[in-house]
Amino acid sequence: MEEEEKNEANEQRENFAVPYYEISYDKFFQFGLSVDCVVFGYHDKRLKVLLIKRGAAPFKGEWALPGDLVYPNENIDVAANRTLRDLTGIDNLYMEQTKVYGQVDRHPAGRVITTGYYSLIDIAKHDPHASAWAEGVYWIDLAEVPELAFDHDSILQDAVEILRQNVRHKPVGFNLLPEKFALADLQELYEALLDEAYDKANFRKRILAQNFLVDLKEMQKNVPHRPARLFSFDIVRYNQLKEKGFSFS
Amino acid sequence: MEEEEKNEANEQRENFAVPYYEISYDKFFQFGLSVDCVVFGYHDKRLKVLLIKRGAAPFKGEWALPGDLVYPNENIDVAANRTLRDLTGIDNLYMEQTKVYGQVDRHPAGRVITTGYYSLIDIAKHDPHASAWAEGVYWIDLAEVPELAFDHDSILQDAVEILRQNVRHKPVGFNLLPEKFALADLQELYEALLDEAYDKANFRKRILAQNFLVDLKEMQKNVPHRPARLFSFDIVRYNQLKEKGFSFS
DNA sequence: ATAGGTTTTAGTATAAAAAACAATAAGGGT
DNA sequence: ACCCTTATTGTTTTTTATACTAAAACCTAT
Repeated sequence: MEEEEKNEANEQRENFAVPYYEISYDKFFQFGLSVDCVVFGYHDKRLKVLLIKRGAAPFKGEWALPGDLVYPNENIDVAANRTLRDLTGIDNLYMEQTKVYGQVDRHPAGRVITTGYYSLIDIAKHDPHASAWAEGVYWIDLAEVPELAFDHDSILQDAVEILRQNVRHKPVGFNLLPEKFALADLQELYEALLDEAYDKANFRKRILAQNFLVDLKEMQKNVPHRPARLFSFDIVRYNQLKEKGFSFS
Repeated sequence: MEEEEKNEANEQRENFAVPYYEISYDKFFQFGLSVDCVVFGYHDKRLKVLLIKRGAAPFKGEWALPGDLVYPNENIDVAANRTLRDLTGIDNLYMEQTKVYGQVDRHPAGRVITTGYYSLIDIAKHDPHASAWAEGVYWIDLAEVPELAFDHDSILQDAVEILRQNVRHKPVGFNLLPEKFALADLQELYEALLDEAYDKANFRKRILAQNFLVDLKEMQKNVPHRPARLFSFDIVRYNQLKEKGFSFS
């Protein structure tokens, strides 16, 4: 008796002419999936984050991270990329997953789990424009971020922590700084990110020792003091270090 | 005319007596969600990982990571915990998210996205037993892992990388080593994890300087050489360092 | 055209940390 | 009692990080 029941169950599992979820797993396919993007920018020695004012319910009119539902036939990183392309016009922006947020009650409209992404862009280079689901989109100083919709507060906070963690072990700046920059620019970025001050001469030595900068043999122009040498990133070495990691500070 | 249509759309979005997904977002709620766990163990100076032989289709009979579908009313980390409790009998095992895997075609039965978790346990302490969905469960030497079902190969690989990354910046060993251990044991663990050899005397100094070990004032017994001092982890300091991070190697 | 202000850049001296190595200690085994 | 093995402490050497000094290079104002 018991044996027969067991066999039946096994047979059912093996019978794959019909996908197994149609037999008994229907209820498991009711999740919604979204992506939420934390886009960091850097301007005027301040770290900024791209926020939208929601143009649709739920949380209409409130501040939130840009994000969108993933289509059933869409890869998740494609969805993240699409979300940011709609917002910034930039394709193939560098993005990295942060965490998954899967609390049952995190979305008022049903069971939606979301994946956080973070991204770094040069504010000067791109002017984001509101897209379908947003009333407006703004660069907000990280220190002045208001309360956000959903669980976006913690998504943002986690992203900030991960970014800060990364700064200490990987090169940073490629997407945040203009093509050509002086060492002082890079140092100011590091100081903004880590909220610490460094000795100028020693910062220079530490960074140059890592070898991910290319000396452009060019100088700043029209500065009221000795012009600084300009550098750009050696993208090969930069990505190497991103893999391998190092220790800064 | 156009204006009217727009208003209608807005009204519909605002009309929240009925959740908006019932109006138009049905198709977005068709995702399955699962968790997959990479459980590392340590025995005999080798790093091991817990694998199952699948007892149910798809991929029946093949090797895979232990994992399960998340219930619609279940928090995602609860699901990860449940999966491992079923397998190991241990509740509240330390677990950490690795990444989300959201490729459209990663699961043959439909759109299932999965979240990777990794976990560390002391093999000697627990004897895992096969649960409902597994024919068997085994500790496999990391160097001898066979090809895995689904995209579990990359889930495992990512977890290994994240673990190795973590070793360099956070204390490791609490869940992997027995209650009392000698410094040489900890060193062997580090060497197994990072596949590098360290000087004994200097390893000792580096680790003790971090202050996360408690000297138990006890010695090894019945070893055919000078007995080593036994230590345990100072869990408060250990967790502090896990937050703060440090730099090893 | 020259002196002063400002920041960059090279360099050097000092301190701290890491690595290499040597020596001694403490068990068991024979 | 002596040998073998590993633990532990200590010392030396090397490397790396930090603090500080001074010269260089541009602009501006006199």
